[in-house]
Amino acid sequence: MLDPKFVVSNLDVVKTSLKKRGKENLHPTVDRISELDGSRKQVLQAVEALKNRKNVASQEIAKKKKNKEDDSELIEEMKKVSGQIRLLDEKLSEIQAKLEACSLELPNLLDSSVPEGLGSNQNVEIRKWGKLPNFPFEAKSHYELGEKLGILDFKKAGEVTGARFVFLKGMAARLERALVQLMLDTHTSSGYEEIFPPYLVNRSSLKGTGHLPKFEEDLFKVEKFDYFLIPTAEVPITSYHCNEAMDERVLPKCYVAYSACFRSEAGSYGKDTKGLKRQHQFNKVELVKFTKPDQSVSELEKLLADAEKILQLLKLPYRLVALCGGDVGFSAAKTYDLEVWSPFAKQYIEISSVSNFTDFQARRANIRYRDSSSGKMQFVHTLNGSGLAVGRTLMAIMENCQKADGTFEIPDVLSAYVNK
RNA sequence: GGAGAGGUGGCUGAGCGGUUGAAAGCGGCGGUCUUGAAAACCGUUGUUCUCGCAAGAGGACCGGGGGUUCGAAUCCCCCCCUCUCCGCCA
Repeated sequence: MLDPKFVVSNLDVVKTSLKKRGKENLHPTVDRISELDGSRKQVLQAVEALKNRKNVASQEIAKKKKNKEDDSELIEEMKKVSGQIRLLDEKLSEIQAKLEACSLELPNLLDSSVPEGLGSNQNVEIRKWGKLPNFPFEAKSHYELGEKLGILDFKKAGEVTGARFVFLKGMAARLERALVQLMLDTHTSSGYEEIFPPYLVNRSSLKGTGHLPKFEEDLFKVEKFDYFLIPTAEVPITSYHCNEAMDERVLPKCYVAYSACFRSEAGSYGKDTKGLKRQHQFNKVELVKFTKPDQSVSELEKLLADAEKILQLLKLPYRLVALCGGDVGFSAAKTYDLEVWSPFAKQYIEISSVSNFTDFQARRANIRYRDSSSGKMQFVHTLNGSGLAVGRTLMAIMENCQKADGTFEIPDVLSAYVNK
């Protein structure tokens, strides 16, 4: 959520940012917020004046009762005042509900460094790392390799559950586990605290991170309870500090969490239907940071470097892109994607998304700290990034390290884990 | 799932329906004392909204939401969470 005060006094700034996202259709919402805020203040002032009258009179009544004086006239007056207050309060909460609904519609303000552009084809490549493999044979897909080796079973998962699920078997299962271990070990030694979250969260947590109310159709909802399967560990980890005043001295606070992630992938039917790329359930190691506002820009770069480190350890070729305005997610102010090379698809595929959410999530989730220099409560900044998506990492290893005979090599750093 | 108890400021913990934003203690901050520190003593110590250039004035907030009342932290109802006992269970 944006600071409502900021929105009302910076309508143009907000609209310009929306335009950069290609969301001019939200311009009327901005105007509506300004309008609603105006009437909110009007009603508020009226009701506060009445409440003041009520408070003053209540004390008078108390005094009169004590002195056994006649207070019937005052009480009659107060009955009327109370009625008026009730009416105005109702009106006020109606306005506030509308105001909140509008505010929740607006995405975060984009950072000025975000490149112009509306589609992913306009994302800006910043750099490339690693050498693309040059096979003396036609590169196979990871799913063809995996199915032939008997370590990926999509067919059975389809029978047991449904489309976009998989059984990992033997070496694939072992590698998946080894990757999780490697990632957790690497990040914890870089100063991240390991944390393991619940896989089900309530509505309010998802609202805090910006996944609700707008993106409910992307989530798996549990029947009978108002709980959802987490689409990423970002949700429970960010919400871990909700409604808290964090100690300034612990900032920046960095967490690393392994979790399974669940996404309905609504709207992606027919896209990436094969293989590990787009599953309803996948494993991910997520990095989450809570920082002071003036730290978030530099912490974003560090977070990015921490995610890249895993790709480098695994010697997987990748590139770094800065998402353009139209491609940056709802809650983020700025996002980098790390894309790993797929020799079969002959293209780079997203394996990590690293974002600065500034105070957008913190305001929704109410995560603050007391700033010692100003003495004031301030919203923290939140950041997160995948470090990395495990399934896609496995996929990249199989494809980039494949051999002519349909097997693949295991990167050196992983051998130790696999052979434990 | 059954039966109880409870949710109050950074923490512990009081609080007859009427100057209670809330006692007290701890902690924090400032000061006195001290070579320095500790102890002791004194003072201070919530968030947020509205109006205002400011000084300041006012509103809201005692888990969340409703209700009763002229007036609710205090009474009633619903929900959430925590704890204890029983049952069940990996």
